[in-house]
Amino acid sequence: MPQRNIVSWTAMVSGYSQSGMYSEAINTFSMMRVAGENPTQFAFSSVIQASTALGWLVYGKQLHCLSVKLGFNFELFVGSNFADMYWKCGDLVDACRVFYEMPFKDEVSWTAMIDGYTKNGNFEEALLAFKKMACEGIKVDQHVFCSTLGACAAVKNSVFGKLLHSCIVKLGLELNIFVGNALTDMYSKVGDMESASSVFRTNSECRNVVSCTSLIDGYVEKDEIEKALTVFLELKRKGIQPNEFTFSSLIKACANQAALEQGTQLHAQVIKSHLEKDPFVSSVLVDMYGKCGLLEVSIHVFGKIKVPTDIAWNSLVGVFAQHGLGKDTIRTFDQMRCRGVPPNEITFVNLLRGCSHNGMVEEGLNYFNSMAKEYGVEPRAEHYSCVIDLLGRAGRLKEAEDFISRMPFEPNAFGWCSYLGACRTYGDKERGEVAAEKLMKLEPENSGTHVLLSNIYASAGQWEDVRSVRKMMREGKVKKLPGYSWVDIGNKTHVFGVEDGSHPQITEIYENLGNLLDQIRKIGYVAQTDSIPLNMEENQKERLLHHHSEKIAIAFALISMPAGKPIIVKKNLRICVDCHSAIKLISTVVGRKIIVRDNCRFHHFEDGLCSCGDYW
DNA sequence: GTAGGGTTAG
Repeated sequence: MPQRNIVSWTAMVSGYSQSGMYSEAINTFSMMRVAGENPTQFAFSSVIQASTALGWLVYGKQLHCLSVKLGFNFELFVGSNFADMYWKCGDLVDACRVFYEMPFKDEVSWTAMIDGYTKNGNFEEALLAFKKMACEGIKVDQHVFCSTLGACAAVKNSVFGKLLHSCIVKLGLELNIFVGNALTDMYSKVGDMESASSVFRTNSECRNVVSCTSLIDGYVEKDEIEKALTVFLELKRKGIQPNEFTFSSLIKACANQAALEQGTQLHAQVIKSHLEKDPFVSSVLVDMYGKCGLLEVSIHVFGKIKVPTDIAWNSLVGVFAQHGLGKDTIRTFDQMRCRGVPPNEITFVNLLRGCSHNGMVEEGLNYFNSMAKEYGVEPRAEHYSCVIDLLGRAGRLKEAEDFISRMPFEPNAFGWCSYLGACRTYGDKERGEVAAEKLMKLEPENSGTHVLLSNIYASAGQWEDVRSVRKMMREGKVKKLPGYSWVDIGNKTHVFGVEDGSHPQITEIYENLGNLLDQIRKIGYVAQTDSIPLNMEENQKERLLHHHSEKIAIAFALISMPAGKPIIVKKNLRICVDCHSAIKLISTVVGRKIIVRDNCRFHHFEDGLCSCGDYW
C-alpha cells in the first residue's frame, strides 16, 4: 500500500461518490479520518452527497457537527450541500437554518432551496425564494427556471409561469431541453394545452420522452384521449422509446374511459418494452382491468407482481371496492398489512368506499377510528366524506348529521353530495334541503344538486317546489347532465342517450328491447314509475323508463356481440332502480353475464341477481 | 488538484 496523502484520499472519496458507489465513498472518508487526516472541504462535498443519496440523515448530521468543528460549514459549496441534504431528507427546519446562516449564497444554493421547497410541498415558499433571489441580483440560469417552473405547475400559477417563460425567452434558454420540458409540463399542469403544445412544437429538436409524456398527461387530464394518442403515435414515429411514465399516463386514461381495447393493446406494448414490472405501470394495469370490468384479469395481473408496492395494493383494494366486494376489500387490506406494507391515505379511501358500498357500517367506522391511532394516517376531507357516505347509504341520517356537526371542518362537495343522495333515497326532505343549500354554494354549476333536490320534492308530491327548483336551474343556466351509456364492440364505441334514435340500427335495437321487456314482464317485471319525478301520465313515464340509455345499450349489445361473451356497459350517471331490476331479469332470460359500470361502482348481473345485493 | 443545484406518474 503506497503512502496516502490528503490529496489522494480526497480523490478517492470524490471518485466513489461521483460513480455512485456511495457506501465506498463513506467508508473511505472514515478510513481517512482513522488515518489521522483532517478532511478538506472537497472531501466534505463528496461525502455529503453520498450520504444524501443514501438518505442517511443521522450520519449527515454527524458530518454537519464535524464540519462546524473544522470551520467548513460557512463555505459556499459545503453549505449548499448540507442544505440540499436536509431538504432531500425532508428536514425542512435544518435546511432553512443552514441556508440562512450561509454568508454567501450563489445560484446553486438558491436552486437547492427552491427545489427543496417544491419537493416538500411548500410551493408558495419556493416562488417567494425565486423572487428574493432575483431581487438580490443573483444570476438565474436554466436550473433555477426548471425548479421554479415545477413549483408553478404544482400550484397551477400560470401567471407566474408565463412571466418565467418570457424571462427564459429573453435569456435565450428556451432551447435547453430541461427548460423546454419543464415549460411543457408547467403548461400541461395548469391546463393550458395550447401553450404546452406550442412550446413542444417550436422546440422540435428538444422533444424527448419527458416532454412528450408531459403533453400526453396534460391531454389525459382533460379527457382528450384522442390527442394524447396522437402525441403517442408521433413519439413512436420519431423513434423515441416510450417509458414507464408514458405508459402509466395512457393506461390511466384507458382506465378512466373504460377503453378496454386500447388498454389491452397498450398492455402488449408494455410487455414488449419489458416495463410490466414497473410498480407504477403494473398498478395502473390492475386498475385499468378493474375499471373495465374484468375483475379476474385485474387479479391475475396483480398476482404476477413479485413484490407489490403500496401503489399496487391500493389499486387492488380499490378494484374490489368498486366492484362492491366488501369482504375481498377487507381481506386485501389485511394481506397488505401482513406483508408489511403500511397503508396510506389512498388505501383508507378505497377501504372505506368498499365498506360503504356493502353496508358494512360498523367495520367502516372502526377503520376510520383506527386510521390515526393505529396507522398514523390523519383522516382528510375525503375520509370524512366516506364516513358520511357510509352512514347515509345505510339510512342512518341522524348519525350522519351528528358526524358532520362534529367534524373539524366543513365536508367537501363529495361529502354533501353523498348526504344529499342518501336524503333522496330515504325521503328526508329537511336534511336534504340543508345539504342542497351547501352544495349549491360549493358547486353552483353542478346540475346533480338541483336534480336530487327536485327528486326529493317530487317524491313528497310537492310539485310547487319541483317547479321552483327547475326555475332556479333555468335562471342559473344550470343544465341537467344528460344520461348516456356506451358499449364497445370490437374497436368501436357506441354511445346511447335517453330515447336515442341516432344509431343506424335503431329500429332493430328497439324491436329487441321490446321483446326483452315482454319476456321479463312474464317473470314479474313491473315498471317502477315512482322513481320518475315528473308530474306526468303513467304510460308516458313508462315509455321514458324503457328508453333509458342503459336498456338501449344492452339491447344493442345483445344483437351485436357473439353469444356467451359478457356484456359490459358503461354509464355516466348512477343506474336507476328500474333499470337495475330490469337488467337483473334480462340476465336470466338471455342467460348472459351483464356488467354495468355506473359513475360510482360496478354491478355484475347474473341469473337474476346483482353483485351489489341491491345495495348501492 | 479534485466539488454543489434542474424536467414526466397513483
